[in-house]
Amino acid sequence: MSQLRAGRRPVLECAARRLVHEGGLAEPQARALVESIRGGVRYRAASPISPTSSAPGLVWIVDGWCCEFRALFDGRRQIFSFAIPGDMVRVDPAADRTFAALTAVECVDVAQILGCGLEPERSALLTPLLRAVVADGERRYDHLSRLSRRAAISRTAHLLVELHDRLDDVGLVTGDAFPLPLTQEHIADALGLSPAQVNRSLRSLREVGAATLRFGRATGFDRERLSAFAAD
Amino acid sequence: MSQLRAGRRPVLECAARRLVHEGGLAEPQARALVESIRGGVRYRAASPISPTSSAPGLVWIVDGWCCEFRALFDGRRQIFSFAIPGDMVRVDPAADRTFAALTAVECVDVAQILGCGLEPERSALLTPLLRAVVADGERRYDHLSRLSRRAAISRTAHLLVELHDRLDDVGLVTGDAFPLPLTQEHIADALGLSPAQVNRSLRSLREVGAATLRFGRATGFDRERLSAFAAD
DNA sequence: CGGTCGTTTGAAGTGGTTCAAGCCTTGTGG
DNA sequence: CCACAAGGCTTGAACCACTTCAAACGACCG
Repeated sequence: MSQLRAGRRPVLECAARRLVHEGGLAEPQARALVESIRGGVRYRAASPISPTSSAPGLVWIVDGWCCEFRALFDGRRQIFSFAIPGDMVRVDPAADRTFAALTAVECVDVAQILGCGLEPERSALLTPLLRAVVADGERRYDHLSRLSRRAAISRTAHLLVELHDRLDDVGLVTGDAFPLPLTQEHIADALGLSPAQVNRSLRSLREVGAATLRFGRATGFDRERLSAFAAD
Repeated sequence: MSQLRAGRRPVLECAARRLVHEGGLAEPQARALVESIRGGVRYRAASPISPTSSAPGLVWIVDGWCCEFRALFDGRRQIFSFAIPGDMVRVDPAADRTFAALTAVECVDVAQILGCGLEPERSALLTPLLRAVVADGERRYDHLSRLSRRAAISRTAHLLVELHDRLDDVGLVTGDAFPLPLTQEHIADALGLSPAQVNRSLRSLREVGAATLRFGRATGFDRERLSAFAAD
């Protein structure tokens, strides 16, 4: 509880930062908009995220992390993407994919906000929305080339760099550290590796001082060094 | 030359079929529309496809096959998708991706057709266009789960089933056979496998009578049997 | 303070890669 | 019409990265 409250302040800045950077909104207005949509739908960790209707919808994740995955034949799953605080994602209940909360998640239905009609807020939302959808599509290509014909350590480093950069965009990187509430199994499911191999890759990266993942945080993050591993 | 002329008839039906099935156009009108856009841009095999402007554009492939890929560090490449006759694809020159012709290709800029303004044709194009873009996005997810944590033979079978079904949609499947102008290296680059392993997978599939790839055609195609391999 | 979940590590097995050689098919020029 | 070259297909043998399984450890939560 107190943890939730303590996390509130910077979290607000996450969603608001999108509006400022990509929507062209002034900071106080962005804050106000985000304040006004407070009290969106809440999900607890590990529960599936579904839109209000059965039609495809757009969800703005005000706080928390999600992952988008498909359950496979043998009980395994393929994680397609991770969503971080401030992200907007397309949720399609008809598709053979699921969004699930990795942490406690607070989100709102974008269609509802747009329907409310206040004009400056509408247009401030549309640009980030469009960018989010496009960037999301682009990341799918990156993820594809990440999975294919790359060594385990290269995949791991590449994913870490992507997450770092995205978190940096919304102000969640402080110095050489950032939150990373993923288990090694999540990373394994995203990268198509066994958890054991993810562990070994992370150990290698830790030993050369590229990054350390522990307790849901990345520390000692050396972007340049990681990029070198990712490039190979 | 005579080969091109001989291939003209069924090829026209490919593009027109899209308009009939997805655009709700009557057959003669669909034929007329496709006739009217004849003489689009032509590319020879192995040349890159680029839109007329430097902005992202939509290209309608009237005839021929393409692949969308990214060149990798070591000279290898990752193929993201194959485009078949009648497909509409988004081409973005700014993105780190290339469309290349696999065969001789004839295509038109969709924006130009839409700009011409004839209303019944406009709306007949818009629905297939929208569907193509959505379906294309969906296939990226399939491709992702195809690459990850699957045996070589499963990936191969899965790709063959996808191509079969798409070709069937545009009437290019005749009985248990269809054209497949891909080298084993193309398949390898798409599936993240070595050409040798693709060859072994294809041999296995051939030996059990699931499909035979030879001379740019698939024959003896047993969709059910292949799906069984793909599912695993 | 015990149970649960995540991490860490070793050892054995395996599926795929790599490399290299031979073959087949197709296209080209004499 | 044949000969040759080029590109793609096929296959074997050695190697290696990753998987699988199992066991121990550590952190967190009631």
